Amino acid sequence: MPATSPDFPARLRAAGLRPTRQRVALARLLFEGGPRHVTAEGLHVEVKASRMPVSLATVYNALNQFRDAGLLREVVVAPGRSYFDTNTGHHHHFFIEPDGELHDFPSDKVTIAGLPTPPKGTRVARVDVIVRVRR
Amino acid sequence: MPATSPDFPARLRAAGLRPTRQRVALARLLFEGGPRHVTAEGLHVEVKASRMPVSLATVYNALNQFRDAGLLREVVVAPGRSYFDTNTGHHHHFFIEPDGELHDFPSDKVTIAGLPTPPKGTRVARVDVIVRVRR
DNA sequence: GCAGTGTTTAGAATAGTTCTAAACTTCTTG
DNA sequence: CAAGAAGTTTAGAACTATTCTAAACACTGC
Repeated sequence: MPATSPDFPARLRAAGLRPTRQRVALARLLFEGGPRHVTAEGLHVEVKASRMPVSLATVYNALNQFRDAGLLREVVVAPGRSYFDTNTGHHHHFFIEPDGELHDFPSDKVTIAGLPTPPKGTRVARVDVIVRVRR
Repeated sequence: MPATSPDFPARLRAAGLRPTRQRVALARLLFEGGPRHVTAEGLHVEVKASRMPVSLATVYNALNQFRDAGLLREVVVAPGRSYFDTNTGHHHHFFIEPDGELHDFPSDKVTIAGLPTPPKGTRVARVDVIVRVRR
């Protein structure tokens, strides 16, 4: 039983987005089932194979809109490789360098102490921790 | 007085790179003076204006080689924006979101506790902390 | 159902980076 | 210090990831 309602049209509407068929199809792929990390290309391949194909431009648009609406979080791990993470809660990442795999880990056990105060006139938006590992 | 010798040909040779005029010119821009963060484009603009212009392809080649040789460290903060950092010691970054500015901060005061053990068969290569701040 | 506005689409455009192959340096050896 | 071998540079083409364009289409409110 998912923590959040599987009524995707309602969830999109709540986020201020019209529940078009394309967005609903993408939301289903993204949020049905466990948390995931996707790239635009990867999601496009998936949705192309589905009953409701969606153009690549729309996949990009939707991912950007979902991120802006707080439904997704963008994680940049390598140049020219942007992942979207359906887990928007506080957590950090393992990045497995050779294969480009990304794994979440919860941040509740992790404490970061001794961070300097941010530059004048700025406030902290987020702290990203990426643990890069190799085989 | 720089901590490391300003004899760039020697430093390049020590890193296993032929000290060509182009690489020496780039090394001078990068390592003479304080630590810096550059993008390929930015460094290309700089070196084009110098006495020893260098093509963009060579700037890319040199940055990649310098990074592979451990002379530079690559920092990925935003999709399609790769910075090279002349500071290769242990430290982390502030990223000022609106203007894309990057600032170092030393890691000696920072402690990260409670990191989970890495996935089986892997070892930690590096832990990156990026503190994203907004105005 | 019918506007009216927002969305989707294919394809072109753009940005950043890497590739190619010919010309040119640098290094080694005699 | 000349000659050859090997590594490097270059302009431009190619490539990858992403965004833009403008015409067709679909969701919403009346």
